[in-house]
Amino acid sequence: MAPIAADHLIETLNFEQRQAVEHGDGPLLIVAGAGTGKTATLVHRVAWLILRGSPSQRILLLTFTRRAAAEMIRRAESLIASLDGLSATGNRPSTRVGRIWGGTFHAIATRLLRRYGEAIGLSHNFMIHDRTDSEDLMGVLRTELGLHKADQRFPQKATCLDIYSRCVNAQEELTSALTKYFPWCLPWKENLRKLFDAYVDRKRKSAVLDYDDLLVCWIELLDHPRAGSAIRRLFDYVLVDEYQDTNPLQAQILYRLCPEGKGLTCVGDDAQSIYSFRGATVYNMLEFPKRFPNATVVTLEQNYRSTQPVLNASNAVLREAREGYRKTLWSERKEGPKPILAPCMDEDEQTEFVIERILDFYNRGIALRRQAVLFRASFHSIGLEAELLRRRIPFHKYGGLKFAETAHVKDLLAFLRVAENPRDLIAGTRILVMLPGIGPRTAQKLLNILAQAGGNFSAWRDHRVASAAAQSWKELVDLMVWLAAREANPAEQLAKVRAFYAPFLPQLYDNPIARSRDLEQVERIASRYRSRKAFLTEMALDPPNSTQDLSGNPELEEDYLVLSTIHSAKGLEWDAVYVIHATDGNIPSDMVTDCEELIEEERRLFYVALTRARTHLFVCYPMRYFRPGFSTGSFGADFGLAQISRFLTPKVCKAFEELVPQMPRHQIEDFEHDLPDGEPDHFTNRRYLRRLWS
DNA sequence: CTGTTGAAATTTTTT
DNA sequence: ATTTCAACAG
Repeated sequence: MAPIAADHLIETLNFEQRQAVEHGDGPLLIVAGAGTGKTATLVHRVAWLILRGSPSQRILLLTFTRRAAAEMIRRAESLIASLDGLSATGNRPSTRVGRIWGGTFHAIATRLLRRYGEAIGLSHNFMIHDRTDSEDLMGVLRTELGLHKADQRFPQKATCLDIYSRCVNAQEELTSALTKYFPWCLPWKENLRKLFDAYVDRKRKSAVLDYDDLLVCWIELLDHPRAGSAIRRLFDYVLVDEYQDTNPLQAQILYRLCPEGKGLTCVGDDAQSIYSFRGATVYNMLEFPKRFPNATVVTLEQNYRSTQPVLNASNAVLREAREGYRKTLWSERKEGPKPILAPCMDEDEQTEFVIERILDFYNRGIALRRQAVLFRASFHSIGLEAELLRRRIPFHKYGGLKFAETAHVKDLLAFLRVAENPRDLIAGTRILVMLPGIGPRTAQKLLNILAQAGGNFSAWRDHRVASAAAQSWKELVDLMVWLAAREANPAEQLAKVRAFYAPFLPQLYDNPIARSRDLEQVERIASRYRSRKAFLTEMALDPPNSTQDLSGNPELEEDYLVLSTIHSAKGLEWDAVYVIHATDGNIPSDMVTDCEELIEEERRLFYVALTRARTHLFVCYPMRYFRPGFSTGSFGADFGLAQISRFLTPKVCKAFEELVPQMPRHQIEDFEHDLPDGEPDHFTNRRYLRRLWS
C-alpha cells in the first residue's frame, strides 16, 4: 500500500479521469471521445491498482494491437517509477508491472489455450493459420467440393472466408449475413454452407486454429468446469481498450471472465467504431449498463490533443451522423490554424501538394515522424510512395500487406510449420509444390503417406517422385527429418531452410534479390526466439508491420514520415495530418454505397482520420483520376472524374479553409500548347473546366 | 499429372 | 491489377 504515491498519481488528471482511475471493483465503462486522454486514464488506473497493492500478474490488459499493450505497460511502469521515490514501500515496481498479462484477445487466447487447451481436446502443438493460410484452405476445399464448376462463378476464396468469419464473429446466421453484407453471394448459400462445414472439419483434422477459432476456443475453455474456473481465478482485474471495436464473441469472453462484471473496466468511443466488417459492434458498449446493472459510466469529453479549429471540423462531421451519442469535444487549445481543404487537379498534384507541405513543416521544425498521411485503402498510397522513394524521403507504411504475408516469407515459414505440425496440409502443400514436377495431386498423396506414418518424415524416403524433382526431393526429405528432430534455435533451422530454398526463389518470383534480403530478416527475427513454436506463433499473431520496419539502415530510419490506412491509425496522433483521396468512392469506399449502416461507418472512419491531428489538418482530393479502378467503379476505364466526399457537406466545409485548385506549371504549358490559336493566354476558369472533360 | 497460356470475372479496412 | 479456370502440350 502506498497511499501517498497514489495521491500524487492523480494530480495531473481532470475530475472525470480521476473518477475512472480511482473506481473500485464494480464494472466500469469509460466513454472516452477522441483524444480525451483515454490511454492516460487506463495507464493511470493500472498504476493505481498496482500501487494499491494488486499483484500485477493478476491484471489482464486487453488491447487492439500488441504495440498498444506494450506501450501502456511501459507507461504505467515509468509512471510508477517516477512516483516510487514518494512512496515508502521500496519495492521494485518496474519488475512488477512487467508481469501484467497484456496483449490482444487473440494473443491472450493463444497463451491460455497452450496452457489449458487439453481440457477441451486441443492438441498442445496446434498451429495458427493466418489470413492467407485460411484463405488457401478455403480455396482447396472450394475446388475439392467441385464448387468452381458452375454456370456463374462461385465467390473467391477470400470472399468465402470473409463470409464465414462474419458469421462466426458476429454470431450471425448465414442467411442474414449474406443478405446484409454479401447480397451478390446469396445464390450460393447452400454450397457455402457445405464449404464451411468442410472447412471446420478440415481444420480440426489438421490440428490448426484460425483467428476466429482462438476466440471460440477461449469461450469453450471458460465454459469448461475445471479450466474455466482456473482461468477466472487468474485475474482480479480485466481492462479492455477500444471496446467499441470488439465483437460479440469478445463480449462473451468478458462476460465469462468477469461474471457480475467484478473487476472489469472497458474503455471505448462509439463514434470511432470502424471494424464492423470484422463483426465488431457498438452494441457491446451500449449493452454494458444493461448487462451489469451496477455499472458505473464515466464520460470524458475534454480533448487534450487537438486545437479547437481541428475539433470544429471533426465535430461538424460527427454532427451529421445518423445516430449515436451526441458528443461535442472541446479543447483548451483555442488557437490554431483552420484545417485546409485542398482540391487538386489529379493524383500527381495531390502528391505534389502533400510533399511540399510536409517538407515545409519539416524545415520549420516538425519532424517527419510527427506527420502522417492517411488514406482509406492501402493501395491509395502507391503513387505517393513512388514519389517519396524517388525523392529519398524516408517513410514507414502501416496497414496493407504485411511482411509475413508475402509469398516468399510464407514459403520459408512453411518448412518450420510442417516440422512443427506435420498435419498442417496448407503448409505441407506449400513446400511440396515448390519442387518441379510436383503439383497439388502428388502433394496430397505425399501428405497422406506422411499422415499414415504418424508424421515421421522418413516415410518419404522410399518414395519416388518425377525425375525432375528427384535431386531436390532427397534434399527436402533430409531437411525435414533434420527439422523435425529439433525445437530450439529457430534461427539455425531457418538458415538450413534458406540454403535449400535459395535456388527456387528466382524460379518462383521476380525480384529475387529484394526477396532474398527479406528472408535474411526473417532469420534475424527468429534469432530473438528460443523455441520454434514461440517464433511461429508470433509470426502468425503479430507479424512485423512493414518491410521497411526491418530493412534499411538505422541512421536513415531515425526520422521517417508515416503513411497509414485510417484503420491502422486508430489511437495515434500527429502534429500534422494529411488525409488524401477524400473523394466519393474512396471515402466512403464505393464498395459499400448501398447500405446506410455501412455508410455511417465510413463517416466515423473519416471522423477518426480528422481527429488524429493535433494542430495541422489537410484534406485533399483529386478531381480527376488517370488510373483505372479508382473511384470510377469500373475496372476498364483509363480515367474518371471524381466527386468530393459526401461527408464534406457545405456545412462541414465551413470548418475548413478551401483552397482554389492550382494546376502545376508543366501541365499549364502542355495545356496551352494544345489550345487553338486565339485563346486568351491567362489561366481562366473556363479553361480549367475544359481540362476536366477533355 | 504438371505447367503454361489466355480469357473472363472481380469488392477495402485486420486480429 | 489480380485471381480463377479451362484448354492444351509435354
